[in-house]
Amino acid sequence: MVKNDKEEMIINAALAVFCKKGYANTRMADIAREAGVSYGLVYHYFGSKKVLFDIIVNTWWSDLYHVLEEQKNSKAAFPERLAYITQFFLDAYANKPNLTSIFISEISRSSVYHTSTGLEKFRRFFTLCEAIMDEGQKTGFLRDDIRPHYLTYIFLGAVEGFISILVLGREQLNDKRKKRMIDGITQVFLDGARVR
Amino acid sequence: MVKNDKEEMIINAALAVFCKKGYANTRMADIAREAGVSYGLVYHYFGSKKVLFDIIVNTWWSDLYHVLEEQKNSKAAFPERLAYITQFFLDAYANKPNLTSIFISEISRSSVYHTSTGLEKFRRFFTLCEAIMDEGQKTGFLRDDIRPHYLTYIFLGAVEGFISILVLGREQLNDKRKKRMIDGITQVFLDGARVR
Amino acid sequence: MVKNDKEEMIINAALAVFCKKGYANTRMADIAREAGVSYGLVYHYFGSKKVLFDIIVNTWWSDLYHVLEEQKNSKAAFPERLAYITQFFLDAYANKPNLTSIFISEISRSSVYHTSTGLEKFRRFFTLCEAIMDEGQKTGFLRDDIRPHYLTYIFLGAVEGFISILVLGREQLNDKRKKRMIDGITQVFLDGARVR
Amino acid sequence: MVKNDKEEMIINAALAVFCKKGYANTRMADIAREAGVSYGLVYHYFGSKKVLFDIIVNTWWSDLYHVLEEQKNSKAAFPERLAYITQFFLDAYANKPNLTSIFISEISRSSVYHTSTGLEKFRRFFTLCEAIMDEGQKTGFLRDDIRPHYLTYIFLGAVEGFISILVLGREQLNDKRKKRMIDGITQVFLDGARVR
DNA sequence: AATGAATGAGCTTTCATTCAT
DNA sequence: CATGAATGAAAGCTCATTCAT
Repeated sequence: MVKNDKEEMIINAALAVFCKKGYANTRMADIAREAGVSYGLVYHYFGSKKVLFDIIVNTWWSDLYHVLEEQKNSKAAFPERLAYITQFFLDAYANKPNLTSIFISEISRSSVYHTSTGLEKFRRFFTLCEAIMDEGQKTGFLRDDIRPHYLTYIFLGAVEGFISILVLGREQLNDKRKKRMIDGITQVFLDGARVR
Repeated sequence: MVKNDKEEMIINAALAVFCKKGYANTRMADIAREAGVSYGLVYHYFGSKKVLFDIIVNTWWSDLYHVLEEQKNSKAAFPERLAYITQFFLDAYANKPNLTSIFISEISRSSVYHTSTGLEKFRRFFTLCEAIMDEGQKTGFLRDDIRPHYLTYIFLGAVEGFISILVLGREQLNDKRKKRMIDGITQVFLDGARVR
Repeated sequence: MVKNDKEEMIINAALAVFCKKGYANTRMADIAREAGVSYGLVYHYFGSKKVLFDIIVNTWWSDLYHVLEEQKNSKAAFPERLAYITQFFLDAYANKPNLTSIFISEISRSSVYHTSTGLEKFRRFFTLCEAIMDEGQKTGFLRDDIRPHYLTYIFLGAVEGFISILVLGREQLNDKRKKRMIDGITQVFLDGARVR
Repeated sequence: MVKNDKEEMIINAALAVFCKKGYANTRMADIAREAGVSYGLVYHYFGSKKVLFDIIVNTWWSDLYHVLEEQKNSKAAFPERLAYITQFFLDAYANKPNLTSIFISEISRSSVYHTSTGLEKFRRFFTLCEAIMDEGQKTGFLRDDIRPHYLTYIFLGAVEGFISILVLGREQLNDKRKKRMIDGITQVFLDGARVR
């Protein structure tokens, strides 16, 4: 996992350019220029535009899986587990805004990305979340008149939709805002937006 | 607004191809072939790939604005208004699956699309929704410890996330399922997923 | 088989450039310039450099097969049949020097061309010749203390080697020289170079 | 002429790769990998791909010239001298199959575009052979109704064509087969394939 | 209105070669 | 001697767009 200087510079440059222009409009020359290296070096290390992009994409997925696996096996109370998943996305946005932006704009919705392997990544992601929702219902914490399937989509949709707005507005996050957002999302999901 | 035969065939072909391949991977030749016309004719009527795409995109936005304006001025009870917005997306998916799919995968998240004009469309969309949420808080229906801003993003994110799953799975909708989905989304948003 | 103007101009240009520079050193831009058409038109008609080359190659093979099949079924005396095969190559050189040159320098010996399909072309060619030699032995015309296999290679090698010299020297052929060459090759093959 | 270990390994690797892929499709990296050295070292010793190839080519030519000079000045009977030339090629194929294959597929015919120096090599080769044929005619051994020029091309063409088949089929040679081939070629060239 | 031949800028990719270590 | 990271010119190919018919 340790990369040499140039390799890392190229990855970071690629993150910036993919984020700014999107995959289709990114030129390998842009990445090379942004990284301050020659044209050929990008190919020397990464072989092709697709490979470079996939490496970036896989970084995202492996981070995400790591967090979800952790929460799946967590003994924490249910609301904390949801909060933790939400926090993952907000932290990702705070720490790796480019990567998060690429996820939002290039991975999560791209019809192009939805090859069989791409779909597989998603399935694994949804399945992990659904398992958590399922457990929430089985332990009597979540209402069971709505399919766990649907609950998952509502929750993940809300989180992802929320993040996408942050990305769109290039908004800055501090810890206070982050906390307020996490609370807002989990509270609305668990207790609703209606006044009691 | 009345189009002649060929013009409409091209629009429909474009919808199908953009939906299947995404904007960047769509060739003008694909659209012409799908429409059964020469590709000179596509240029004759639409001038460029971008114009053709924008026409499609504008169809989406104008449909959406129409519904939202209607609900903004509606005298209906608040939950019904949310349900109606949700229903718009589900109806769009049922009646114009290609267009909805293009919205999900090419418009709503595409960093490329987010030029100043593209952003403007979104702002108008969010602002309309936010006005509804704002009214919900002011009339004491919605809790006011969460910013209307956030409520909007959570609600729209949930709806859009939900639809994107339908698109991804190319799921069929009948009226019963549609109703269950609308109820699920609005109930979770309003009353939460937690057992009382 | 009827080609339009530009298509034929491109084929002829390709023949000239492949002949002059060889496949590997031919640039598609060279062909386009030689044909006096734009870059893209070569691709419009032929799709790729390889396809363009293969079309040319196939012209050669189909001409050759045509002649050999004819001679295989011929009732002519054996020497005439050999002379006819020899004549094919000399006529090819006289009428289509570029094509013949490409055969000599790019097809007949190219390790690159010898893929399974390329090899197949050769096998068919050799097999047809061998059948003629075989018949020559069976009818008592040719000595049978040398395998028909070997006779074929010696004969074809001599013919091909001879042609390759013509190509190398860009020599001009008139009917008189052509006849002398045909006689020389067939006489040496049949009666030997030794004084009796 | 004495080479160190690595130098020789590189030459052998180059022989193998040029033989397998042809000059144009050979990558310096392929040669380095095959030799088990870095590709900087290939440049350290040989300077360029062209130089490396030329060294290999020159090995071939100098071996060949050596044999031909020997036979030119030989006092042996004419048939033995032809047999010896034929044997040179068959021995070369048996002992250095890669080098022979490179001659057949990369040197002997691609010289069409190969510079004046490449053509020069051939001229010298043909001239040497022609001198032998010329002497054969002058001493009354060979018929003189065919130009020595033509006789040379027929003989060399037959030999080279024969070898090229061996290369194509990657055929194994033992001493018995070798002798049968030499006899076949020289006998047909001298006495013809026709039954007397 | 309708066609599709024709264009060429622009892209990804390759690979011989250089050079700092 | 030996390495392999680094370079960039040059090639094949794509495809939106134009335009004569």
